[in-house]
Amino acid sequence: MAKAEESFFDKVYDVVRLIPYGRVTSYGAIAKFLGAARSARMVGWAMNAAHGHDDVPAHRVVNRVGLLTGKHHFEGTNLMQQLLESEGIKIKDNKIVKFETCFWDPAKELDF
DNA sequence: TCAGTGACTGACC
DNA sequence: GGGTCAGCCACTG
Repeated sequence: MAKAEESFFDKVYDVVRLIPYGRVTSYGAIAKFLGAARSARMVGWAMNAAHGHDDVPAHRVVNRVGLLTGKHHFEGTNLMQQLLESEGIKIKDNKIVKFETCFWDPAKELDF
């Protein structure tokens, strides 16, 4: 039902939806943006629940080194990689090429 | 209620 | 320079 405050998960989804095309971010960046940098695991856990949200591009969320740690949770073996490559992001050895260039920091881009 | 798990990160050795 | 350990919070059994 309608809640006055959004849950931690909903906040994560909101940030993930704000990720622009061809960009990626890290769990820690989202966690830090939400004020819970030490709860990066919660972001990953939220992504697990994000499967029920088609509007949440969870494939744009990777770990701090640009490694597709969550690809194993996607259907298929390289669905996550294909989705990223479809956006112009190159993947090599399950890792994002030029991750620093494609990296999108919500706390920075949103100038919070 | 307690304990285990998890798509991470930072610090320590 | 690379591997290991602990912390963090939420959900499930």
